[in-house]
Amino acid sequence: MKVSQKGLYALQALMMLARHYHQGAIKIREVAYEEDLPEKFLELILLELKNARIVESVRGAKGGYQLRRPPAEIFLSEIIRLIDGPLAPFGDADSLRELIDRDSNHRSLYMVFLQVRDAAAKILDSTSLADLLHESDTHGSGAKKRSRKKKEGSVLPMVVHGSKAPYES
Amino acid sequence: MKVSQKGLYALQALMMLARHYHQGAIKIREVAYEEDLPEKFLELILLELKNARIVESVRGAKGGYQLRRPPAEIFLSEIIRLIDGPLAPFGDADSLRELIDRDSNHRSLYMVFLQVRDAAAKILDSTSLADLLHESDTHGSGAKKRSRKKKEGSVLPMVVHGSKAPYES
DNA sequence: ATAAAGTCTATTGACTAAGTAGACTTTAAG
DNA sequence: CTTAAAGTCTACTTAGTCAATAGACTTTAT
Repeated sequence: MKVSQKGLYALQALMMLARHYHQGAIKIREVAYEEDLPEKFLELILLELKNARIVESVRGAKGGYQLRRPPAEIFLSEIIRLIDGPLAPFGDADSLRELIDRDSNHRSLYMVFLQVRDAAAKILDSTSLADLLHESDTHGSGAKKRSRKKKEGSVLPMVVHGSKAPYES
Repeated sequence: MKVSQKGLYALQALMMLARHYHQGAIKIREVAYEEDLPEKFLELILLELKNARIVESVRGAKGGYQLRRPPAEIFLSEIIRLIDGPLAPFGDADSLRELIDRDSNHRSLYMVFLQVRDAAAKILDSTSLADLLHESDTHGSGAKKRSRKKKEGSVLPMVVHGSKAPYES
């Protein structure tokens, strides 16, 4: 699974709209300015998000975009699937299950791919825009413990930064 | 993280060489035939694997390729990183850690990306070619339980097929 | 009416993916 | 020492994708 530049822009734009969730329609230009995104490109992205019913638009003067659902009900998996496709590292979950059933010589390889996709799905299906906001509007200095009520399902608070993964990249 | 067609070919070719680990150099043509891979393309892939010191070649008549290390010491993460780049869904682990430190507005988003990459790394760093072989040379009919000695670190035996992930893809 | 906004279609330039082609080098065997 | 069989290396191609940009069109508040 790869998140493209476009996918990142989409996530940033949605986080911005989530921050301003109470404030009615936000102009493309404001989103682009606040998140430093190319305006014309952002336009296409928001259109796509609109067609997917994640945001809605108000046309004409005083128009703009807003989320169609509360930030706590918009999950990263949904956005990433929309913009960048399946979460699986190869093909998609269905085709992998097909291959696991049919291609006996490479079954175990495809099973590993499916495991990887399931691990990604578990994280991305349980992280919402709201989860991201609650973590990140504390700007800069890393307070080690915040007494934030731990939301059910969010996996974010468990992150320990200095984890030192085995290899790199 | 995305595994390309080329990455899949590389993994298939290496699995084939792992299956024939005892038998000296195997010709490109034989690998291509047995795994049904495009011969000329496979040539380039094997060359790349050779430069990365994963396989070695024997030139001239009677030449071919063989693994440089036992199958149990070649991990999927190594191959995938070589052919398809970093495991992270965006950028690589280092750049993500940089962003987590520097970009306070999107910190939590990058932390999620890093979590996804860590989850993938955990699986792919602990699955070797040998693990794949032990699972898959049982051709066809799905024997539910095999009394295979469970190798330390391999995550494969824990896979339950009918797991029904939340969404698709 | 007009200006400010979103909508839609097309185009671009750079890059990558997935091969293919062909000349070159090395080696075993006769 | 010639030859055939193998790997090596460089170049090319063809199609597609990515990250935009351009510009005409439509809708709406004032």
